[in-house]
Amino acid sequence: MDEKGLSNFFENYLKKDSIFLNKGVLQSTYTPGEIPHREEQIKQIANILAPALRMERTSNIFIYGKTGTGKTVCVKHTAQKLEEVAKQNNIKLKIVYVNCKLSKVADTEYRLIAQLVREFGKEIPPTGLPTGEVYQIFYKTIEEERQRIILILDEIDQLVNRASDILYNLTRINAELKNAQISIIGISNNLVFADNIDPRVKSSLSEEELVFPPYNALQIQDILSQRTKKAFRQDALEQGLIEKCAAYAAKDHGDARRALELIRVAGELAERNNEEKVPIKYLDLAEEKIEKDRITDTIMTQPQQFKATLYAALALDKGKKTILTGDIYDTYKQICSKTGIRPLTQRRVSDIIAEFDMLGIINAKVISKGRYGRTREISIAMPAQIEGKIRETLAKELGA
DNA sequence: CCTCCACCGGAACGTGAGGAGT
DNA sequence: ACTCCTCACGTTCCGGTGGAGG
Repeated sequence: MDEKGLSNFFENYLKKDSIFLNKGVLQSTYTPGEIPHREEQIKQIANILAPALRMERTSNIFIYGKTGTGKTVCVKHTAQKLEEVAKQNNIKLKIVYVNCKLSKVADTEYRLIAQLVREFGKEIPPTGLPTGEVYQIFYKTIEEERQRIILILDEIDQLVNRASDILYNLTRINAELKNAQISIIGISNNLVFADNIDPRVKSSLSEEELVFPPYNALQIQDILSQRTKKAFRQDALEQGLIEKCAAYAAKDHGDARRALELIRVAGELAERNNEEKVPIKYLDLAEEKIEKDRITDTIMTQPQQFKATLYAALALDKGKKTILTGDIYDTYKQICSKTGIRPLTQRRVSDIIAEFDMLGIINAKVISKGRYGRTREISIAMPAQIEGKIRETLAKELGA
């Protein structure tokens, strides 16, 4: 493109009507005014929380459901309304929302409590203090302010190490407080999580329990049409796109977040290709792109040792039928000596393999081969074209 | 039915980088 | 200067194990 062509391109870009009116409506950070098909859950949450307005203690709530079933959005929405009413009536009520998954922010006991204290405007160093002292500061702060607090802990299953201890301490706090009071709303994606926590913690945390079921296709359709009305220009979607997208998402565990992402990315692709409308067939492209971006992104942000391990697995995937932990470790060691990376022990590499499994980059299954031992059987869980690309990139980066 | 492989996976501990308080 | 803290990342040590082959 020559210089004139380039300015023309930008001129045209500016003049062109966007397919989108407001893309933000499709992003997961957006909180819609109305939440379809969750009236029942919202009512329940509201019922449980309402006593806070009379300065009574509210029950702790434990909420679980899979990703994209509207847990966070419902809780935030209800809490927000409650806080507004409290404010209008001069009731001291504070809602604190913490996402425990945010690494380096709230994923350990120390950091979680430190984050809470920060919500009250006090500074806590990122490390250095004993955890007990941070608790003390926290107690003192809320005691002084005579606060009622509703603490929303999103994705509590992501707390590393013993989540039990942290939750135990938090649920026990009330016994130590005279003027303040805390209620906890715990949100978890992981249904198994509930079984793994200390039964004492479990019982006090889930004084009330709520389950968010997955949305079905029709419900996702409603959500999509509600949001797309605001997000897209009128008639920007090809007939049947919403239905198709909803069907996709419903098949895939009723995840509304995924449905919204799918339709957003499809829109972006259509816009980039100067389409008038978003064609249905772009949903497939969008799905591909999302998956590809996810994989590339997670891999490229891994530390070097992880990359080396993955590269070993990818190298073996060419031609071999089954890959075992031992195979990977051998190849890994070869790669290390070739590239000058300090080799880790097999124990560690085994953990790294397990982590890639959790990230969905590879599949690892523990199998027994009888006489010939017990090991993990590993397969690569990514589309072939991407796999080739990744292998090249890793080879270049590692110098192998 | 027993054995024994090739790992699995829990636990304790070490190191070194962040930092606090005295 | 010194002791004490958290936390990421690893190592060392070791008991545990499903099932093919004897």
